Amino acid sequence: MIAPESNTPTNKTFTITTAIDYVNAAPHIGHAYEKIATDVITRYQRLRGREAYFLTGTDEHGTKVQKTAAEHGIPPKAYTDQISAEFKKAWEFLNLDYDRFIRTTDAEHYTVVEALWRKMVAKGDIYKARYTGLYCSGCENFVLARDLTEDGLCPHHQRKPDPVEEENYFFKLTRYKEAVIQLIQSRLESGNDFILPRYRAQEVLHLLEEVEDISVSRARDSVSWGIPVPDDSEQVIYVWIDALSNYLTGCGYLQDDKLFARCWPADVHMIGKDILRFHAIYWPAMLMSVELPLPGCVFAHGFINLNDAKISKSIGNVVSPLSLAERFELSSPDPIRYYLMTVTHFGQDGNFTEDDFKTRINADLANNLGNLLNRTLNMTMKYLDGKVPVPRRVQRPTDFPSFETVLGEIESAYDHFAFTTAAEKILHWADGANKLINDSEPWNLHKNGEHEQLQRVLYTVLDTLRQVAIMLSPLTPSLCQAIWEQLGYRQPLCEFTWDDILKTTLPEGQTVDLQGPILPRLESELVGSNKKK
RNA sequence: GGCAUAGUAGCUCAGUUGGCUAGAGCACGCGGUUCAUACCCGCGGUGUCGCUGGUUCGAUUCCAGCCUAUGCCA
Repeated sequence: MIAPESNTPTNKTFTITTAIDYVNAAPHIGHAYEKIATDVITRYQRLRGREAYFLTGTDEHGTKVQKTAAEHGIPPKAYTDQISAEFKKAWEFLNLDYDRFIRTTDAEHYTVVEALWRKMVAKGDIYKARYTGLYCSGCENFVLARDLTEDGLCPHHQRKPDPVEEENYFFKLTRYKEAVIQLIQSRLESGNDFILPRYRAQEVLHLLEEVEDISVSRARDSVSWGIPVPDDSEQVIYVWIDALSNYLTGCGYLQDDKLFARCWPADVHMIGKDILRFHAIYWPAMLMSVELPLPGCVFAHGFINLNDAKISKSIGNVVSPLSLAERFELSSPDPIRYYLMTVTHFGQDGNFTEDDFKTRINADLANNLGNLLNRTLNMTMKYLDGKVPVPRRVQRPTDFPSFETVLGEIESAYDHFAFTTAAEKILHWADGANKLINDSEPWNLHKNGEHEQLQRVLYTVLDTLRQVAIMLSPLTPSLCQAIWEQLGYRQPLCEFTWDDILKTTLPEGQTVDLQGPILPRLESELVGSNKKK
């Protein structure tokens, strides 16, 4: 995977956005996956001392919402209020530290969309044309005759599309085709990729060859739930302009000039691989049309499957973050965060299974890290009266990797959104402390009165835990805060920075605060039955 | 149908420009330890590297075709 080289001066706020979720369904772990990744990146940037702006939200217009609301017998806005609130609640549980939650039904978004529309019109990029086609109400889109089944049915919904003749407004996408190709290619050549992961750029360049102007409005008769086309009450603005422009509204465009100057352009648009086309082609073209700066990159991540099946309502395997937490009696979202971010190398598809979830969380977080903290603090209590000893480290074998080297690798992993690699290296570093304990046997040092060596060993392990808590905190903030408190800190972990990893040490004499396991092992009937045999 | 990505140990996944006896974690087996969340440490085996061909002194790594999964084109 190629790094999104920072293409903006570092005094600019680091801005990262997520896709805005369509409120047709409740949030599930697939939605959560992308948001957690964005949160991890945001937290990492802040830890590195950079100001960051994290934008997320919900997409609320369109036929499906209109219909679903009608089925519930309530107005669309009342319906989207409900679902949108569910998303917020889920994100709150997941500890997502976003700065703005935008809804496409926000009043200021209407202002922005109307203004963008008028700018495009003034630029000569919007024109009206008659469109005839076959419309599939399941797809909510026009389908081509050649794509239908032999019986003339939509292959996705097995239903007959309706012939529709409509006057719509079109956006002159073709006018920006060459510029977008140029953008993608020149960025590829310079190594400052616009599309990540890099291999996806090929896909987009291929799509661009056959690009046509896009329809950007719908007749009000067919879709009433949306933003009206300025000066034409018979037409409603269709999803592209409505949804994509949330990034501008969310960054304060036309409302908060200072915020906008600081936050725009976005450094990263985090999206799923399914909507890459819109972000990599339509979006830059629209920005070119309204003459606004282009974003740093678009990162298209893969999908999370559930027990090898894709998450879908029809399969019925939708799992919400909250229900998962309930099932495993989680007191914090960190196991979910950690597992989702390390289940696969970020960018590719991953597979979530409950068995694997339990195993990995127990192995990595409970056994390896949690138990390390617990055993170390216990010894500190018993042998050192609970006080952090003199900062003197144990001499490690020469073949033991230097921490500076390891730290550099971890930074690089975070910089490249390689969360799996980052976690692996951090946990491995913690593992080294477990090994040090086993090898040096502090209980024997204590028995034999080798006090100085005992202090060295325990200090080394305690300070390793301090380092690990900082390094792992973007992934598992609550868990790391718990470690931090047990190490005896009163000042919260979030007030420390990445630089503190090397520049500071655990204060001598600080009293540790042993409170028992930071994360109980996840148990279940399945695990129990395995144990029996 | 077209474009793209993936298919490596029982499971989840690494393998940066083709080259020493293909790796990690988990699971499993044996040994050690007792400070600790039945935890930690050490040792151990397994792979037709999706299939079939091709290029090459040599391919998991390159090329072609095919199969399967996924995304887009829809």
